[in-house]
Amino acid sequence: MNSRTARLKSIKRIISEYHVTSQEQLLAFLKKENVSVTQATLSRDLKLLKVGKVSDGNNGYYYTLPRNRKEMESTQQYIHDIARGFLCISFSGSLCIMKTLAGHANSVASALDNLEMDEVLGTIAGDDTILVVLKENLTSKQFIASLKSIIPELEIE
Amino acid sequence: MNSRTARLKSIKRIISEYHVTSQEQLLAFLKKENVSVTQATLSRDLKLLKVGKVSDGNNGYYYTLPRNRKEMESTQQYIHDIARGFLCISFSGSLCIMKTLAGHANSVASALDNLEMDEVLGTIAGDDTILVVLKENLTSKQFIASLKSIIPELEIE
DNA sequence: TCACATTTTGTATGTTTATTCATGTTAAAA
DNA sequence: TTTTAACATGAATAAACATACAAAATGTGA
Repeated sequence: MNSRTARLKSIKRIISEYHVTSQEQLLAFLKKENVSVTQATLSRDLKLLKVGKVSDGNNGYYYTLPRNRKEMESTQQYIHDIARGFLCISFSGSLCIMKTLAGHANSVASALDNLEMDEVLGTIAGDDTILVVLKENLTSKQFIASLKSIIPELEIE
Repeated sequence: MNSRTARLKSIKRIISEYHVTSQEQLLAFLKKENVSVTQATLSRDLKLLKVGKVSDGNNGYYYTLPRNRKEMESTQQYIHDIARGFLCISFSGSLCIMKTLAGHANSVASALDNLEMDEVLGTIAGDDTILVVLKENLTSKQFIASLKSIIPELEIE
């Protein structure tokens, strides 16, 4: 194992074990384990590991590892499938109709299912049309906002 | 509604709707809605809203709202309950024994249940002792690391 | 209304994180 | 082996974000 790989491993462990709040602090932890790098490298490492920084619910922030890679990658895949097939969307109460490219309804609907959005109760797909049943009282605006936040490249309206 | 409250609302909406990657970008979004503030204020607003910054799974980072406040606060409560009662921990295979202050076993165990850690299959509490059944193949080290990452103030070993 | 406290904000500046650029290192190709 | 390309790193620096402090805005009790 080369030094970079070892360092990345250490970083993961340290981040999962402590509430690390800055790269400087992480640097200190690594130093204690005789790993010596500069802040610049840590910045690159954290990006590589896709480490995020979230609130401790109190007044500070700490680094977090992303949900595991598999899960992440498949999410990306679903998003891609939806963006690929999606054409337009319309609503009637809690029912939502999505039109897709011919033959894409199934892939889009199944991707939508797999995303397990709270807002979606279920889907039925034809060939180029999907019926999405939404949670009661959810407005079309809210659902569109959620979709957009997950799939920024979606062009709605 | 005063201007600050309105602004916070706008920020939440914008962040949930777009992949905002910097305060400068957020500033631009707000400007389009005729909300005029400085970066300094946004920094404070984001901290107030406990907004985090996470990987887009690709190569960038964007702001995210925290899980809803209720959930967050109750999590903090559980953590507090555990830290309050916890004394020490020991292991035998996938079984873990936690000793707590007299009478605290129940509150600690129920808090532990409520945290819904993947690692924990179930708990049984007496008066000052809890039996925690862990997922198979989980090492005591791993479990302790998880606990510490959730409850940094815990002093183990 | 005034006087006073509290909150919110901008400016200036400090701190933290990301990037550029030069250099070293490793791995593959010839 | 030498050459070349890709990658990894540190130093310096730029960009992004946070904060101290003063001023402005807002609230509160008389």
